[in-house]
Amino acid sequence: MRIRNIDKVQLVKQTAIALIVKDGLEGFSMNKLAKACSISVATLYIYYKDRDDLILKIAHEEGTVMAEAMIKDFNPDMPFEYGLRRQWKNRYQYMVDYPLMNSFFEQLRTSSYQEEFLAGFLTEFKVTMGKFMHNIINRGEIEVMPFEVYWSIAFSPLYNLIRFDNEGQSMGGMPFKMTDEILWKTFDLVVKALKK
Amino acid sequence: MRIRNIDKVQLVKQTAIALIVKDGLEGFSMNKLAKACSISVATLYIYYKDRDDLILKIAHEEGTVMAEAMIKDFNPDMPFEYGLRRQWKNRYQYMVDYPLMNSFFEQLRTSSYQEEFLAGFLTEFKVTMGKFMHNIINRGEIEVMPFEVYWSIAFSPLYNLIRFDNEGQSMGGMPFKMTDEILWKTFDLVVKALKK
DNA sequence: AATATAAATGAATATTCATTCATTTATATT
DNA sequence: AATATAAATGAATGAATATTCATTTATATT
Repeated sequence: MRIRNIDKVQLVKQTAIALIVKDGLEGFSMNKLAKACSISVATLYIYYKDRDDLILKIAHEEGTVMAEAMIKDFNPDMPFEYGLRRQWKNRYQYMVDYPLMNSFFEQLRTSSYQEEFLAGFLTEFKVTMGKFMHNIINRGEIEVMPFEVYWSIAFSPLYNLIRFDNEGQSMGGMPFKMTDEILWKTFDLVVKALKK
Repeated sequence: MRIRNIDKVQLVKQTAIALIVKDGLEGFSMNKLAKACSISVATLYIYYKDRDDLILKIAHEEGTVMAEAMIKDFNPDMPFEYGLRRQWKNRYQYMVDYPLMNSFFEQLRTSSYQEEFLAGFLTEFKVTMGKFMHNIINRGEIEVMPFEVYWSIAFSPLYNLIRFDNEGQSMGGMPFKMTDEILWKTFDLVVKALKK
């Protein structure tokens, strides 16, 4: 029997991500994707059941890659500053390695796929994050606070810088470019906010 | 001559916002909008040149309302903590008064309209924000830092809490609900991060 | 009351959309 | 080499899309 062309499958996946990042989910269609890959649209329906399946399978696969990258060399028993620094390093590295994925995930997060997307691969990841926060609260390294407040202080500045960097321009005049120095300067401010 | 029905124009605007928030830009169409308003789709083309015009005009109008709400009782010569507190209060109040708009703007920000949307009404607003930051740096109230870092620390935690609140659920088990206490507790942490 | 004019409409258009299907093609197994 | 089988395709489907247009309707002005 004929064997499935793995390169073609990969091409479909990468092209889908690129198109969704460029035009948004609203500008994305199966016919456009097939044309961009120079294959028949019917082939897409061999790989995926339908449009939703395509988007969610890709999101799930890439989400798993991301979640694993996030917790590399991290464990929830680490001391506060050390552990948080490790997570920042991982997120930053992921942004450098997969520059499209932050926009891609943001597209999904602000779409009707939101629920299925978040419910999927994030569960285990969230458990690890929650464990870490409880440990550092129990050890008295940071104040008691709701998880949402912790997350908003500990990570949203980082995600915001990554977004500014992706957009290449920002509030000020010159285009913003992320650097190691800026990253770790921001990290120090975040630690200052959270540390008792 | 016949006069334009202002109520109908308002109905179109509010319904468009509600539909976009509910289904996303990808699920939004002119025919659906007309049906939801119980008017002819051709009427939409009397009010707006085309679909893009409709979306961008609504975004621009509502963006102006938001930008004004943000700088109410604020001026860039205020002391750091006092001025930032005022901005937080304004943003929180806006979220309470217009609960749909944060999701609406996020839809636009993550779409192909991003550029035209950001370029529009934000210019004056950004100038005021930049002035405030420069003042508090010049007075030595906060460290020297790029505008993007300042913004990421000063506001992204707030926006994140608002988003968690909108989504009604979050990383933890129970649905997250924003309260005054949580808001100002988070604010204190942000001030701690920025204050010299 | 008659008129002029823009608002509002219903029905149509061409285009794009997701999806299907009969057919052809490549290859692993016999 | 022949066969079986899934991969891959081109062309088609009907539904939904944005937009247009000839016509009707309401009202401000005469």
